[in-house]
Amino acid sequence: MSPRERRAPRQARSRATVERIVAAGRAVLLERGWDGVTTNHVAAAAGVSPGSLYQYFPDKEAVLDEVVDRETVHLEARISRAFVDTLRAPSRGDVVRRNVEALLDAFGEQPAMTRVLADQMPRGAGSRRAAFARRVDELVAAVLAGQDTGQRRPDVMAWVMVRAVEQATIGWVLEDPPVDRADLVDELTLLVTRYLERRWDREVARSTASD
Amino acid sequence: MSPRERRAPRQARSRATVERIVAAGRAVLLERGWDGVTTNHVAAAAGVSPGSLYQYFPDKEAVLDEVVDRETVHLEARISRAFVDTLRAPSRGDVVRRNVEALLDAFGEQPAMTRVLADQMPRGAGSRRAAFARRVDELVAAVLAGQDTGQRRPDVMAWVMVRAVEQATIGWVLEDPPVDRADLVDELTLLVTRYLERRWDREVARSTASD
DNA sequence: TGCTGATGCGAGTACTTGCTCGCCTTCAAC
DNA sequence: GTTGAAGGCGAGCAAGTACTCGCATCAGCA
Repeated sequence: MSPRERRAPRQARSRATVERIVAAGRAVLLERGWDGVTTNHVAAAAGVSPGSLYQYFPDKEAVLDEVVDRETVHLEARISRAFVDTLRAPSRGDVVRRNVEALLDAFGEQPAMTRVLADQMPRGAGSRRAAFARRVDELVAAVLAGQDTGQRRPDVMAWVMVRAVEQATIGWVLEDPPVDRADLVDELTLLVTRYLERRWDREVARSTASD
Repeated sequence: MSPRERRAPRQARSRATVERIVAAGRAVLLERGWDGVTTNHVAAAAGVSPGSLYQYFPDKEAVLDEVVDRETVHLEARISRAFVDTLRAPSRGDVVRRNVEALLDAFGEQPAMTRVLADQMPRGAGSRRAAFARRVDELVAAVLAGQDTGQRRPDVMAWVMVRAVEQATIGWVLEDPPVDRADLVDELTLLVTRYLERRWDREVARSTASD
């Protein structure tokens, strides 16, 4: 509460120090997991003394926040780029399939980071995680809103789909389950495309009439 | 590694002590979260000294394991009971819907425990979590295997569905998102029933032919 | 060159953690 | 009632934690 702010790095030397601390934070995070991160370890890995670390970060959490923020910015950019690209592509046919593949690539290339972000990072932590999820929800909802979804609410559909697909892709990367990648892509594509179909069928009729 | 085993409680008195420790472990877990659990806290909450705790549990993890085991046994019984019940019910029409509702009930009644189990408990921890997921997968896969799924593999379908539905239901309980319960039930029912439809359509054709 | 604030250091503090160990109390079998 | 084992206690240890503070060093400028 009191002295939250720390000295901002002015000289090139100290800017480099900050970078080394963040990089070391990332490395320690991947190596030892969220709970294994220690300010002393980060400082040592950065080749810096604990005191120097606290010159630029008010506490341990601030270091982790910086690391996570950089990572999620990166990840979100990548995901939304893939999303927009497939929408713009000439053949609209397998938009879903290509997005599923893009997600699997994004998570699969850095399983360790995926594990930290999806598994170890506390949900409460500044709600950085919730904020990320919300941004993805909005991205998908915006696209759905531009299309004819009949009676169904685009935001609800987006929320459901994002959670379903996210969990399946992340789970596949982290659990290495008895499902090979091609099958997973097929099934998730099926799951989503059928879910998105617009038809007035038994299920919808019953649902709007129930209770 | 060396003295893993501890004294087994022989007298009624010590059996009661063990019970109090486990109950206190559960309470502390709900109150302070996974990382907030401390052997000293558990002992204090049980009205017992730390030394007594270590008479019956080799380490802190053993206490938490016992608490989690009891909880997952309970939860799994409840889920599979609901599952089997809906299958046996006269009207097979909304089996999916009623299972979704049962899941929402199960998780929703104890949000604190749901948070601990789904969110805070490390995935690595004795892979108790993975074991639980595997049992649920098998339950669902067994039912699907008894039905005609065409070309599609029941185990893969089960894996995908379990993750999708589980994450959506748990997420709804923990995130309290801008989706009301009735809508979520509708949409998840739609998601699953459509996914389960047996038809030979474009998606399947493309998927089996791809790569 | 000499000065001054920015930078860096790392031993040290204050605290928490999991867990032990010597000692005392209670119980049950004879 | 005696006795030996089961049960229980709780101060305290060893290890580790986040973080500080007094002091040394350095970069850039006059």
